[in-house]
Amino acid sequence: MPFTAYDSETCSIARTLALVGDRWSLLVLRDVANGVRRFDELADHLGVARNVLSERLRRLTAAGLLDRVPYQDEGARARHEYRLSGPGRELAVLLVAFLTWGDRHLAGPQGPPAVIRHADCGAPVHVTLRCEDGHDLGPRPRLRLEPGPGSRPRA
Amino acid sequence: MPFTAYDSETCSIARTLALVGDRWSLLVLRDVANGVRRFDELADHLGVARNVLSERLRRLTAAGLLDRVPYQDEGARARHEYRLSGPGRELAVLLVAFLTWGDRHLAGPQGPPAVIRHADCGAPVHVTLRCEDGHDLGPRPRLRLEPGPGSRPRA
DNA sequence: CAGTATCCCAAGCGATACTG
DNA sequence: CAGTATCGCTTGGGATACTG
Repeated sequence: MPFTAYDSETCSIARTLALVGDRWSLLVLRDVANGVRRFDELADHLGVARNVLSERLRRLTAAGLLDRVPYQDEGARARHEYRLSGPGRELAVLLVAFLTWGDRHLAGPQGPPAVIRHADCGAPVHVTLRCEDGHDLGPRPRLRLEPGPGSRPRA
Repeated sequence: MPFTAYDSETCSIARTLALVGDRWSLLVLRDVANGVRRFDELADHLGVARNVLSERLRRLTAAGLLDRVPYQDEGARARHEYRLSGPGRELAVLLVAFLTWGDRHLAGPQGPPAVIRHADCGAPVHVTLRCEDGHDLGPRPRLRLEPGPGSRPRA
């Protein structure tokens, strides 16, 4: 019998999904990670309604994924732009996982429209699973979910 | 200037998100990966409305993430259960990425309710980014998005 | 430029009842 | 047990107009 004694409140997958699992948040993060940092740029590039973008930026900032930092162009008023915080940058692996899977299974005949590279050396980047015993798990890993420290009985 | 000449139609992140980026799909896949394979089990464990579950199972099956396989308990009618297909299993890395991030940033004081282990050796599993030059990129990688083969100009 | 405010629509979801 | 059918609500989202 599988371990199912976790609920949708505490499961980390569910929680993360609740935070960034809507239609726009991850795309906002993708763009910010990619250097698109200002409100109008984001609105234009994503094609998202402005009120929605506004709400997302607020939520992601409140959740600590984005930092709202002031900047000043010469002669212009001070404004803000958005940057990934530390935790936000840690979501990169998630974005790469999405990208990789989509590249393999949903790309058009020409191949994917974008590739991701290591900024330091320029080589393409891959996401891999590896266990603490040093095994590489490959693309179709054999996994087991087990009770963790915060496990609690289900009603 | 960042590379922004990809659109929300072809971006693999956006496409994957369009497929599994709703409130339930990834949780369904999590449960199926974890051995919860039958309709009522899924409905009970997830707490999702039955019509919604029905629609999700159909979509995920149609998309080739789940296989609908017949089984037969002794003395009972033949029925179906759901299993991860090959492409579905490849989503594991995505689930682990969600889990890992949530464990680090959203878990309660007691720690996460579940941990994921290598089924073969029992060791905890981690997701890592690594480039083709062999560099380990760590949790906060420096990445660059660049045009890929299927890149096309934006309107 | 960087948002906020309003309005409206559509999709998504939950609850429930029903069927083979 | 494994779904389908129907209903009504709620939320998310798009369009647009407005403000500092």
